[in-house]
Amino acid sequence: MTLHLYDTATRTKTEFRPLDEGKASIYACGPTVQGAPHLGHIRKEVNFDVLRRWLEASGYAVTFVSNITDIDDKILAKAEEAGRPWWAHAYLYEGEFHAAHRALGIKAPTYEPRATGHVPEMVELIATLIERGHAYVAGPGDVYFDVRSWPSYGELSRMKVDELTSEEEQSAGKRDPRDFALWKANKPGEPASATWETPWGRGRPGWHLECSAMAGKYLGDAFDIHGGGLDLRFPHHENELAQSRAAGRPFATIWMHNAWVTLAGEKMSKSLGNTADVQAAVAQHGGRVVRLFLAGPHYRSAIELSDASLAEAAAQLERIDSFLARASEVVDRTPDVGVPAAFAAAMDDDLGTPAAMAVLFNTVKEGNTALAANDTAGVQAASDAVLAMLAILGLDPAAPEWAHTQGAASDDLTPVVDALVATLLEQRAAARAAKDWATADAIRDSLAAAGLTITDTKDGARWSLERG
RNA sequence: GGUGGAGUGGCCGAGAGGCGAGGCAACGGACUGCAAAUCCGUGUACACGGGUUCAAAUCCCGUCUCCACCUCCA
Repeated sequence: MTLHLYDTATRTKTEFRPLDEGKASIYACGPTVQGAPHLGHIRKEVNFDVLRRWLEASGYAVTFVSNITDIDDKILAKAEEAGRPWWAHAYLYEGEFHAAHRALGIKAPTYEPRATGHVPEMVELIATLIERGHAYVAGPGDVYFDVRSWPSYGELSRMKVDELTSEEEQSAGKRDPRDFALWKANKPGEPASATWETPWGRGRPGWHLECSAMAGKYLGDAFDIHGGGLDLRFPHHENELAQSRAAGRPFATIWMHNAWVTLAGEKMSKSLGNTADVQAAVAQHGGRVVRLFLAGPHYRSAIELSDASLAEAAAQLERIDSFLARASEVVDRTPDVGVPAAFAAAMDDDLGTPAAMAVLFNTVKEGNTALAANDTAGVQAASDAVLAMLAILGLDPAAPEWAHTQGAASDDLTPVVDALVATLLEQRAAARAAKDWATADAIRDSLAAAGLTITDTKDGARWSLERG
């Protein structure tokens, strides 16, 4: 079976056929850095990070581009409110997004272009569109895309131009209310530093235009996959598609869109104010738990955020990790082991992470059984397979992206706790040998009170830190 | 109004004509001094009403409810 992905444009699962054999090019719309990232933003990063990892594991050389929109109306407004220059505001939140990415083990993109660094590419694209009769200058610094000049407008979202609710769009000079800005003149009171000179006057880029220009620069006129959140499908991606094709660029072959994170059944969004902070969730549950929460469900299904759903992700990871911990006492990891065929088949079917997770859990069960039977070969196979599958999901605890979280708490202090607890465990062992259960249980209770779980095994007692 | 998505057992969450994904919880059993962990077993689930079919959670028609996009949104 080959990789099939659900294409939003055709609404079918289509076989992934890269433009260049052995290569995969992806453009995933990145954040507008106007405020702190929430879990919804990060879900997109996690979902496309898993796609990237799966493509890489499948042998593709992946070029992954994700932009930073660092100039836009909201950034100007929020920066004004915060009393700092717009560029400082943008850079501050760009940093927060990057911190959130690190906290969830997301690989850095191959290229991460900022909109402000690509004005020449945008000007070039606008010039082409004007030349071809698909854009017009409405006033000094104002350039619009002419929706009516592009008959296939609406092909991605299947919105019919005439059906669009066109309320009171009172921008002067627009030929049609549905026309969208390619370039926007700066308004009175807005900082001059947020404008760039163009043949049509000073101004700043329209949001949709940026992505087309940057995708074109880093991936060429045609590339394999364009992704983003479902809410970008219209108008953002529709407009990107229209202006790119109208400029003579074939643009993306497949369009992929991830669904929401919901809170009490509603989409998490800044405008509703029901956002969940990424770092808070990470601080409470750990980055790998949050990542599993976001990566486990299918990317096209909504995920409901709640204490219960995060706790469940924590329980799942606990089950996996406790197997790995016990297995690591018996076997060492075999490098470069592949993933089970059933897991691969699940991932090839439009990134079927739920089915893939089922394979993972079945493997954990096999591993536990092998452990109980002292079947070292079985433990080895299961452990290797589990680690390989975790690597695809970005959850391999030994991977470098998790080094920063693994460190201090567990690794460095382990010998210390070991030494401290050893005496108590010896006393308890003696009490147990004497069948003095009261004393043995008292010691265990006192350790439990300190946050340590004691487990008796045939090789003696073990301790582990309670989680969460 | 236009365009989509969804309603699955106690909970979460897949699947998409026939064989009950997986996780959590619960109950019974094995192991254990007792636990924990682990393993084995236990569920007659698919919003509602019709229909098609040998067979429907899955297809068709209708109904209800929820969510999203159509304005900035991952």
